[in-house]
Order: sequence, then structure tokens, then C-alpha cells
Amino acid sequence: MDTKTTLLDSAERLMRQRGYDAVSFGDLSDEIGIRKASIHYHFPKKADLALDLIDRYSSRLAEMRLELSQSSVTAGSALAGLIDIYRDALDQGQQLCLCVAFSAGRDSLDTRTLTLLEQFNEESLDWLETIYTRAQQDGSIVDVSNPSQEAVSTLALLEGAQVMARAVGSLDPYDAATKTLTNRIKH
Amino acid sequence: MDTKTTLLDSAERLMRQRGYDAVSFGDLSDEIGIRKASIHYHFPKKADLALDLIDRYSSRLAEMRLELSQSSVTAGSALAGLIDIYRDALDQGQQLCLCVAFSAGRDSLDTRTLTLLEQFNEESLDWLETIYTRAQQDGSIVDVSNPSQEAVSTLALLEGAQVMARAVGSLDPYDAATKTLTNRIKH
DNA sequence: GTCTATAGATCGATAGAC
DNA sequence: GTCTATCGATCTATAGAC
Repeated sequence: MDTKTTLLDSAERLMRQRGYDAVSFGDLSDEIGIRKASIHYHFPKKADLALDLIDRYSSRLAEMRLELSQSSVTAGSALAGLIDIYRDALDQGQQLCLCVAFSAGRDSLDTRTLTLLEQFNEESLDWLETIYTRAQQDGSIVDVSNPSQEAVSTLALLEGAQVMARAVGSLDPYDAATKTLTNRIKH
Repeated sequence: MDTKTTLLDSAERLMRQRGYDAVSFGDLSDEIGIRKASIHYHFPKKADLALDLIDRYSSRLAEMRLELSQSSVTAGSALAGLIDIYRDALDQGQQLCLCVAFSAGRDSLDTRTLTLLEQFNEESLDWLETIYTRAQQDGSIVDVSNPSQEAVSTLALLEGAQVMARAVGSLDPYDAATKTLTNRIKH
């Protein structure tokens, strides 16, 4: 794997664990065995690293959502898949999704990164709204009256469930919090 | 107001805005007009400041919850009151509740602070479970079948709604996300 | 692309005068 | 209680050799 990708992988994991401000070029240097000055060749400023991180993260999630909605027989199973994705992202309660980690450290990010962060949220909401609209047709989720409203509530629930799990370093709160959602999925 | 309280107020606001790691004694020094070395008289270590912060925050919220459950005629209006408390805490999308801010920067906190953070979450859940149990009796919230499960989902929704609002610096996502909750409250 | 060396700022923290 | 002065470490970032 090339150095740039290794750096992005390392930075993403550390920042999702500790937050943007608590991760330095020195931390990355220690992890991947390169002098910290060399990191500036790949990312001139720390802000460039943040931008590439959210860009890559956003693309990856968009791809996963697309694959999920295409491969799922029902809207309910697509939603269940998304709940699993956010669950896996937790890494046993040690990491948050990059979106939540960056939202908490918003003031340290530049405008370009903030723009991509907002775009990421919008794309997540759009996908969820589509899924809930599908659910109204195939009946795979009970009582869906307002897809747009369900979408924003669902995303909030997933992000909040991650925060609760991260607070105690365990998956349990995540599973408990998302139970109200999974209970509505018909199998 | 005494210096220690002024310091706590300033630190709480800044850390809820930026996160624990992104706030230094120098920031506090600039804000309240005291040399940064003097801060160590009130809080020998930064960890002591964090501990006092979560302790004070936890007590204040416990008081607000108690007052709310006692003054509310129905369980539904108590829940509506809590939704308002978390809404006010957002400060137009500029701050998170301390609990969420600290959860995101978990790795930088010592064990004493983490213990209080977990206690705070448990107390929030206990209060919510009591409210939902009351709702089963007075019928002020529709379709409450499992108070314990409703409690953890509700807390996740409130925390996640805050994160979404913080991401864009606006109250709108909070109001949209909590709509599913307020819709279930009977008036 | 990675290195050494270094700049200038800031970090949390301590010692000791007042 | 607050100050000045200072410590050693760390921070982001740059210059220039290899």
C-alpha cells in the first residue's frame, strides 16, 4: 500500500478514536514509521489531511449505501444493513463514525471540510428517505407515514447510539438504542 | 462571581464548542483576564478541571430533571421539557451537551471523569425510564410498550439530534429529528 | 519521497516572589 | 490568589540535502 493511503488509514482510525485535535503528525509518524516532516509531502497542511479524509469517507459510505439498496430485497433489509454498517464502524465502542467525530470538533475544521461534512449528512438523509419511501410500498417497515421525517430521526438515532456506545466503550448501548428501529422491520 | 466559577463557566462553554483537547489554559486565560499559571491554583491539573466540570454538569442536570418531573402534570409534558433542555443546550447549534463533547474525546479523560460520565448517562436513562413508565399509566405518550427501551432510544435520539445540529450550526436538524418524539406526546 | 535540522508558537505544569 | 519567569515537551510547518 502506498504511503498516502497508509497515512489516511492511520489518521482516520486515530481521529475517529480521539477527535481531530487530539491527533498530531507526530502520532501518525510513530504509527507508520516515517518522519513527521515527511508527512507534509503528502499533506502540506493538516487541513489538507482532514479534507481528504472526509472526502474518502463520504465516497466510501456512498458506495456502501448504493450497494446496500441495490442488493436488498426489501427496504427493511436495507435499513437493517445500514444499522449494521454503523455498528461495525463503532469497533466495539472504540471509534465513532468520522462524521460524528468531525461534528464535535467543528471549530477546528476549515470551510472546505465543513462543506463536505454537510454534503455527507445530506446524502445520508436522501438515501434514508428513499428507503422509507420504498418501505411505504413494500410494507417491510411498519407505520411509515413521513419518509423525510423518519430519515432525519433515524440518522440522529444512529449517531446518538454511537455516542452512547463510545461513552462506555461497549456495543451494548448501541444495540439497545437501535432496538426500537429493528423492531419495526418485518422479516 | 468567584474566579473558580468563572473558570468553570468559561471552560464548559469552550469545551462544549470545541471539545476537551482543543481548549487550553491559555484560552481560559485570554477569556477571563488572568495569567494562565494562576489557573493551576484552582485546578492543579487539566484533569481536575474536567472532573469538576462533569461533576457540576451532572448535578445541574439532575436538578433540572427532578424539577421537571415534579412540576409536570403529565409524563408527556416532562418529556417535552427534556427535549427543550437539550434544545437550549445547543445554543443555536454552536455547542453540544458536555456529555456528548466528552464522549467524543474519551481517550483524553482520566478514569475519575469517565466514571462520572457513565454515571451521568445512567441517571439520564433512569429518569427517562421513570417518565415512560408514568406515561403508560397516564396515557400522555402514545404506544409505550417498553419503558427501558424507549429510554435508551430517546437519549440516543436527543444526543444524535444535537450532533446533527452541531454539524451544520443550526437548530433545524434538531427540531426535525425530535419531531417523531414530540408527535407522540398528547396534549 | 524521505531525510535532518530548525523555526516559532503553544502546550501543561512548577517554583517562588508578592 | 495572582503574579513573573521558566521548564521541557510537543505542535504545525518550512528549508534544503540526499
